[in-house]
Amino acid sequence: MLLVTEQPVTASDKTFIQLRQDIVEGDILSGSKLSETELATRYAVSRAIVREAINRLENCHLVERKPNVGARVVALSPERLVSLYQVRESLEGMAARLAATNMTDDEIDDLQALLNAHLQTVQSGDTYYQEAGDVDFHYRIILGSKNDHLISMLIEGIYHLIRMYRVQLGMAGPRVTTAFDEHRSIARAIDNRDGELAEILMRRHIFYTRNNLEQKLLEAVG
Amino acid sequence: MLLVTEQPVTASDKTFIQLRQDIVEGDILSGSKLSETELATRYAVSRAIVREAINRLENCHLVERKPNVGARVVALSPERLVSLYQVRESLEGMAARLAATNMTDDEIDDLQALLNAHLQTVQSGDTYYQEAGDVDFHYRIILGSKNDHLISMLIEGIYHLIRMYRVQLGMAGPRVTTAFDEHRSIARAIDNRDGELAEILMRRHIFYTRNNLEQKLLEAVG
DNA sequence: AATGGCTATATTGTCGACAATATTGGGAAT
DNA sequence: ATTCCCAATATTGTCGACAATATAGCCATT
Repeated sequence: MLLVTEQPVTASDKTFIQLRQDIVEGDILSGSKLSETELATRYAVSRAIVREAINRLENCHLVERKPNVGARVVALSPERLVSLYQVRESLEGMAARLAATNMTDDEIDDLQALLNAHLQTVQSGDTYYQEAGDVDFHYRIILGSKNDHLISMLIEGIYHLIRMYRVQLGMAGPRVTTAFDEHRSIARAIDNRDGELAEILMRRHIFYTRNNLEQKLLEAVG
Repeated sequence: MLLVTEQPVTASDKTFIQLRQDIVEGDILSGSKLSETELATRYAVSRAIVREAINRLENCHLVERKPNVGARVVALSPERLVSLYQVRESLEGMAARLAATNMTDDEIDDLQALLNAHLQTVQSGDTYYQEAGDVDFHYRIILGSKNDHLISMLIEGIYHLIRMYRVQLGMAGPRVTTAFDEHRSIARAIDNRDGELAEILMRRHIFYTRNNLEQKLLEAVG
């Protein structure tokens, strides 16, 4: 169940993906400065490569760059979380609606099978499930929309920033099983080809997730 | 009433903006290949600058790049138009809803004043009005949403691709005055702080615009 | 002691050259 | 005549060096 969609070919690709992972997973702290020379030595590539990677990360909203000054990893804040999740709610809600129309029967079967696999993982108590699993569920529905611009804006645009909030704030406790049930409901609506319901359920699901993360963020920062 | 929001500071900025304009306005044909060396001589900068500009254009969805092969200007097609406008409808509908809540009274007054100015232009028969005017109306509502991620995705993301369709397909005839009336209705809903209605009207407005462009595109290409 | 300006330093922006990869064209074999 | 392979060419990818800009620290002045 691996995501093999992005295959790095150039050195810039590899550095971009590596740097992105280091930021998302907190190896490079949120809010810290990104020195081009430092990263160049760290990843053993030239500064040009690092610059290109940073430019790409800017489009993912993972870093902010100021001309002649440099780039910083974005800071995680409640305001930004709300702003991000408002957009996410709108776009993924739309994706769910479109997926109910545009996914093939086979793709829907695969989606159900995926959820069955997730159920196993949830029951086994492996909390790490949420990390790749939830993402993968949303990932498939996004692709199922079959709308190229929507897919691009979500996957290449804000996907990893969303991951960054989840990974750094953690996602455990009762929310895991609740979220799983919500996924079930969404999949059922899609299976019934009920786009309207799928959109409503997806929006609601994302809204709940936002509240959960917002609370964790307020606890963490104060 | 000029948009002075983006101030180029580096050579890369200037080249990016210039190249973007040349693509949007059709000086560089849709679908054509972008040679780095050719553009470097054309704009009298180094290849590194051109590369950075092309990378940025990729995020605007104005060019598509293949590793080790090169970049091409995107092709305009009915399918892509539909895909783009589905996303636009969702995002700008949301922007209108948020603007009804988040714009200040002064900003709303300015918006009304802008429409009055547009009315003058429409009545004087200057069809070029639609170009900057319509854009500016939408631009203000997007900013009025006060949602940073939404603003970024629309203005830096798909704004210029939308412009490209409009500029290259032209926008004249009865649609101009109809669109103006629709703008009036949206502004009125925002003035009444009726976000729900503003969203519905904005979505409808964008849907009509899409149909208009789609028809022109089918006429043009066959 | 505080502030303002200047110099030294570090960092980013830009460039031209070289390396690696794709494309094109011609020649040979079937 | 067609197809396959190989060499020649052109284009993109990568690098290190230099230029321009911002930052930090020190000294002089008040």
